[in-house]
Amino acid sequence: MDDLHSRKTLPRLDESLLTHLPPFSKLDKRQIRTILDQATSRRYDAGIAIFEEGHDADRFYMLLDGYVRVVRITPTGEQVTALHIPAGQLLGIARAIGRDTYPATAMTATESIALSWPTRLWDSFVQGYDGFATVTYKTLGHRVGEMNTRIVELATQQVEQRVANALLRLINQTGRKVEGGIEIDFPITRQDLSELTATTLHTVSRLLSGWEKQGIVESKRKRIKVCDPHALVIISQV
Amino acid sequence: MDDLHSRKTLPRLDESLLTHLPPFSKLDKRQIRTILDQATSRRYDAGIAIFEEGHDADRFYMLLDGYVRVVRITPTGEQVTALHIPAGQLLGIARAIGRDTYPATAMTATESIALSWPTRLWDSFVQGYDGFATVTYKTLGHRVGEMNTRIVELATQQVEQRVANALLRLINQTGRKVEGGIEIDFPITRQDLSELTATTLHTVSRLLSGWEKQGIVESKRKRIKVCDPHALVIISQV
DNA sequence: TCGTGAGTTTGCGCCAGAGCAAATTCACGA
DNA sequence: TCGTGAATTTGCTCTGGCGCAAACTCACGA
Repeated sequence: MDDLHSRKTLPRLDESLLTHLPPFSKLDKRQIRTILDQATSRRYDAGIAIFEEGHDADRFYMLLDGYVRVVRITPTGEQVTALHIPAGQLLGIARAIGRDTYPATAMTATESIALSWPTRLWDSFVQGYDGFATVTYKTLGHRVGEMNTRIVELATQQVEQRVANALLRLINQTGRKVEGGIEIDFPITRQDLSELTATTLHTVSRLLSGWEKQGIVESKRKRIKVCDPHALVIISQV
Repeated sequence: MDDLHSRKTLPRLDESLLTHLPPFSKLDKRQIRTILDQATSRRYDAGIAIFEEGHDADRFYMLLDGYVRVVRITPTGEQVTALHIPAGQLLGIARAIGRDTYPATAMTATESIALSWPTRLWDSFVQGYDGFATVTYKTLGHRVGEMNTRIVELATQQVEQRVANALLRLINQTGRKVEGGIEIDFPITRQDLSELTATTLHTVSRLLSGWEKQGIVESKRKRIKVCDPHALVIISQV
């Protein structure tokens, strides 16, 4: 078992880990091999910070499994979730936008597994591997788009619409079809959802209760199943 | 006089236009010359869209003079200002983040002048000119940071704090020292400020009135002078 | 099996700030 | 110089959703 502070290079990472992931999918076997040999693999428990805001951006990551929230912590200690990152995406790529510290903290939402590389290799990845730059800048573009959307939502929408939107986004990103609906396939508390929508856990709880009575969602502890996504779409647009 | 739709290449753009601007400052005279010869120069009246959200990102821009707001327009027609861009910065660099349409609309806040180039030249700029990529990605990083900050502000601060912050940011970016304080050196309405802080013009007006009574600001139509920045800092932190 | 604490639900009161309405002031062009 | 419309100010009302408090419920470990 890994303990929290161990970080070990596994004897031999399987090449199939990367071959189907967009930033690497164009590369040949030898290149993948080199990349894997330089990588460090680590498992993270749920609720652990992979890296923290303000720290030296000394590594960049590829999330292989799990789910990560990118959060900022205000001077008064409140957490605000800026975005969610699913498995298969790059993470901590501060270097791509010319920063040498991480602009936010990355917390695991579930147990997760990530590869990482020292940031000094970044330039060689960008220059040496065909398609790598293109794909990472597309990722970046996608995230900028998401942040933009979040700003507009916060600026113009009511709490009810924001929560509905957040749920829709979550089931799109990580929904798992189960009987009777689509479930968010990692544990998520009312608190988490409130940090994602800039409201309080009380208000989220009230909204979910209301929706449950209308048959739109079903929820247990840390589990939310959306039964009627269309109804949420209606709500989210008012 | 240019009319709104003319876009003319001036006979000879002066090289000093670019030599002191970061993305170009490392280049030699010949390179600058080439870049200028490929550029189109245009003047924009205040309140004009330089490019619009969703349109083909067919050109990228360098703002030489003036001031631009990057805004998004919601389905219901409200405008939300995502960020402000001062003279000397690149604009419309969707291509840098792998997008082929503009993710937002750029509106002039004052009369402005910008150079622009066809997007198909982007890659050659990035690859051909030393330091260009680094600087533009730094710009991008800066903007991502600003957006992050804005998300946190919207999520956690009261209206009064947001307006105070917005004013502070504006005088930092474009403040002009005048007797008795620092003035924002372009015309800005209460409405503009409300779109920047996600509130209503009425609330902004009330806040400014209050601050004026306390001697913190002075304001005429479309003009705001901050007399006591420190007081605003206090307010912004509550 | 039974605590125990984390997560959730619900009620109640309150207030920041939006919405609406109207008066007022200023800048600019004729 | 005056008229006109845009920008601003201000008063009043109303409400979404926050803060506080308390009860409840489940999952897990001893």
